[in-house]
Amino acid sequence: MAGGGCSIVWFRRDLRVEDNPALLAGVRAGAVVAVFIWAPEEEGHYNPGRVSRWWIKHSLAHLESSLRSLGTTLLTKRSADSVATLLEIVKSTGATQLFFNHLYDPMSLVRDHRAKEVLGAHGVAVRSFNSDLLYEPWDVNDAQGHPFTTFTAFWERCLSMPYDPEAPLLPPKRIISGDVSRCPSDSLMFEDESEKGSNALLARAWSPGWSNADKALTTFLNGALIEYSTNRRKADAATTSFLSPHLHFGEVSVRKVFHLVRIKQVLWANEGNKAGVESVNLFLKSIGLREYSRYMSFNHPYSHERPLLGHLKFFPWVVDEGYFKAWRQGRTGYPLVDAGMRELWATGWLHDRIRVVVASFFVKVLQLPWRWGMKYFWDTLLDADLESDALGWQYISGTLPDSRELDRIDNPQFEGYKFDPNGEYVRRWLPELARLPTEWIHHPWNAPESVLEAAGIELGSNYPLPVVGIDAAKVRLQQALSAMWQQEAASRAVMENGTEEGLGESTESAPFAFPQDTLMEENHEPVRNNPPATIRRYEDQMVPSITCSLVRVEEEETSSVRNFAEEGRAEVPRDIHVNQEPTRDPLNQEVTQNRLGNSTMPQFNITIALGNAEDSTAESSSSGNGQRERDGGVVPVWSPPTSSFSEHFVGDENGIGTSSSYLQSHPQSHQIMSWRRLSQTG
DNA sequence: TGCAACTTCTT
DNA sequence: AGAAGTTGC
Repeated sequence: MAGGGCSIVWFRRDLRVEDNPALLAGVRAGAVVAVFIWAPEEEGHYNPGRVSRWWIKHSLAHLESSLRSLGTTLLTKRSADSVATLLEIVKSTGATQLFFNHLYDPMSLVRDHRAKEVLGAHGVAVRSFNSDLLYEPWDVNDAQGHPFTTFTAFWERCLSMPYDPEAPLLPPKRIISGDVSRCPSDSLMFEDESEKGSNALLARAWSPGWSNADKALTTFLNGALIEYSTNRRKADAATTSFLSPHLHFGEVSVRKVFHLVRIKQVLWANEGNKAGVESVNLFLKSIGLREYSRYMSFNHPYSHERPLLGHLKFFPWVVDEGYFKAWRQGRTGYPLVDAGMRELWATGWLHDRIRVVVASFFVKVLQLPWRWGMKYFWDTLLDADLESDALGWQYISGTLPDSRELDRIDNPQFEGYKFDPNGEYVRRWLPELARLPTEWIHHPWNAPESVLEAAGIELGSNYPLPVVGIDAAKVRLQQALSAMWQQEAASRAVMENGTEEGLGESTESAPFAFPQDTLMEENHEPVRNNPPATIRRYEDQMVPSITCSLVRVEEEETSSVRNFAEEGRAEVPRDIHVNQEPTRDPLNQEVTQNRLGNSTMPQFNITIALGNAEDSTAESSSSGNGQRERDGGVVPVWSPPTSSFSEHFVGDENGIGTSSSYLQSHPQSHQIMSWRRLSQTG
């Protein structure tokens, strides 16, 4: 009623009408212009991959029809600059207010902050809301008011907050449409011709859209949830929630999930169903990991690009695109790893356990830079989620205070018998091994010649020998770690002399570095919280303060990325698409192979019949139990900025109290980048 | 019940 | 690796 102009409701990753505070605020204020802006270039490296775009396309169509039935439409815009586009919409519709829901990835933090500044300067009232989390990151702190640095402590705090998460909001009954007659929609392209064939198969297994998300939730609540704790360890088990892509795009609100799950928990607790209660706790923990990924992203906005534990930047990653390709194609010679990678390639999906297996193999055995793996997950996963992926890869890579042990290698052979004891999973995805007896299915290289022959397997020919032996990997890992500590100590010595800024020199000594690391850091100079004295609507999003212009960041970023590539330095390979079928590019194999890796890469025989991606997808989706999934939202991974990173190495007392024995044996490494003074933590 | 061998899990 | 829980005698 204030002002009379209509409001813009800016949809992003909250593609639902239920429990959507921004939408409801718009409806309360009067006429609404609902907007979706497609600006993938804003995301830099992390613009959505093929399967993600497929999902968005269908989810938007779904949202649009819901909005129509409520009385309005969805305005869609193609843009290279969301904020500029918002401003245009303001001008052509006469809107006086803008509402949106919070996001926590670094790009969004910067962009949304700018939106508030720019539109505010044009007299638009901007308000933003929490619709993605149980609790806002800045509301969850330890007794001293500092952010937590371990998941367990964080999650315990969340579960014992003095107030419950907000109850879910009902959808509006009716929406009065703003006047968009002078503001035409752009038609958005989410797939090109070459992608349509592969995309068509996704529809057999998945139904994007908020009401389908709702159905998936109900199905899970009434079905698999109760056995979640007992079934979750099988690679094949279709006992996960299948909610993660829905949650990623905000088709269902995590608060609704939380409340409904807790109702079940109370019910089962009253019945004395111990397993049911335990299942709920485990499932909620996976929701908690999703929360934590946003928490980390907010507190450490660079965690998708750099390790949170400083010493890891000295780890000598093996920069070998041949290894990388073998991993992507599922041709490492380790059946469990290969089966997982081929499933990912074919379906955009992977059980949580298998994600951990393939990621751990990537980091510990191949010792490839974790950001490559993360980028590949980003490009190929249907539920690709930057915050979760960053948290997961950092966890696997040992770069968080509560990570897995850095120096322990998980043996895919043993994990194979653990997660796939009968070899069914391997046989489904590796047809060339289908006739191998279970006894050898997870370590064919040990099988007697006669057995291999009977199974029609010729190692090194139609199935590869291990690309790296586990023992060799262990040795190489130890060497890498000593090298890392040496470098770290050297860098520390230099810094203590105060002769150099830590950052410039450390980047130099890291064999794998991303150009935008330095740029982002220098340009954003984020400060953790707004001054507490500032009067701020309670629901407003806090952002790391951004002091430099985003435009400059973008320019420098892209140009420097280009230079980097031209120099042939290591960076995340771009343009990885799922629909490049593995057998198609052996021709390129030698070409793209990195100079370092030639001698160690076994020759792959190109004649192997993999069955193409489309066939395997079709097979899996039609075969009843072919669907597998990961739980609700849960690929773990990383975080946002608090201060300039060059500060993070000063001071010796800011060690993180830690539960990691690995860190305890290297106390000098306890500083976490960007957690300055954490007196005590778990 | 006592105790050791065995397993499962670690964000 | 180490803790915590489970099984088996």
